[in-house]
Amino acid sequence: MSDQGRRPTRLGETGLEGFAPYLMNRIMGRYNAEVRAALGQNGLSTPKMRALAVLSVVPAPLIRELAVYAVTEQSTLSRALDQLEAEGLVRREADASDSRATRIHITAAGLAVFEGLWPHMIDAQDTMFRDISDDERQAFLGTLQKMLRNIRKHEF
Amino acid sequence: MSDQGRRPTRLGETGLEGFAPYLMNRIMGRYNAEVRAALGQNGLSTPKMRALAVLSVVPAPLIRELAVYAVTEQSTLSRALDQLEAEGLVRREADASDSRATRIHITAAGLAVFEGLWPHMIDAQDTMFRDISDDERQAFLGTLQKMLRNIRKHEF
DNA sequence: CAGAGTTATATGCATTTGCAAATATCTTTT
DNA sequence: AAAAGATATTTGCAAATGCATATAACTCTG
Repeated sequence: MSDQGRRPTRLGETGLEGFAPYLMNRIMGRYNAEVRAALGQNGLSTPKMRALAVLSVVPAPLIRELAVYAVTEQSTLSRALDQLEAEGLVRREADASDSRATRIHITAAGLAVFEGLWPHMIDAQDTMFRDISDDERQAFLGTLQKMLRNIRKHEF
Repeated sequence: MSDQGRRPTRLGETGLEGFAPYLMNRIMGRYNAEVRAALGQNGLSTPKMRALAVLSVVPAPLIRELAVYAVTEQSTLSRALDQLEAEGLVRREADASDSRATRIHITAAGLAVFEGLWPHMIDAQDTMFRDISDDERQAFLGTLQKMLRNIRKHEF
């Protein structure tokens, strides 16, 4: 049993630091800022970086899929892709069976840019987890995965 | 020991779902969207809501402090406060000992608005944690608190 | 198979954002 | 105690954002 019969907590009772979404926003705020600092040089923005990151792992998604994976509004992503394409980092390619749809392919150059970025993301992550044991970290990750399943509205 | 001697993971090895910052961004994306949906009515924006949330718990912070707590750029916050003040939800008050500084006070009306919002935040949180045990949830929160200490650049 | 509804992407436009600079006030140094 | 440097906040402005809509193509229903 979890919450049964408990009255809703007031924010004041636990304080900000007892409210998980607050902590997560706060932590991600710093993580994203950290990564963004590494982006500036390459002329990348957060949406562009996120698109590249997903594309380095997910092959040829539709734009709407990419938008979900990359946690980016579709219209924002559309424009980010314009730029990435102009820079030769991705390629738009018409879907074979649905001519409304476009699949996005990352280019070798795009992959190279992402690989230059990845170490910064790892660093930022390692900073977050500094002095947290592998076991605790693993458990944390497990909970995150359950949470994603809970909130997810798509099959991916 | 944690990572000693392990070579840096490539994103492809674990996939997106093995990378904690990705999961956290994805989850918070949904949580924030959920909350934002509840805001629309009241003419609130995310920064305005965050300011109110913090102010409901932290008494009379400086603007720069509020910006950190609320995970909002200072210039964005400055303008959010303009609006909140115009709507009578907060009050700017000159700091007693430093006349550059301004302290923000939430008004009764501001508090009332926040209390109307809070249930939605609780709901969104409960959705995230659906079917996660109290113990696991507690452990998760503990890890988040450690992480905040790791990445924090201020004393709060 | 025509028409109604749906889905994929792009775009127009008003608003919001964030950076950098401006302003005002401290604080430290010499 | 004046100058140089820091700090708190606001604001100008170009760029990014998100909503609603446009366009095009698909799917289903009768």
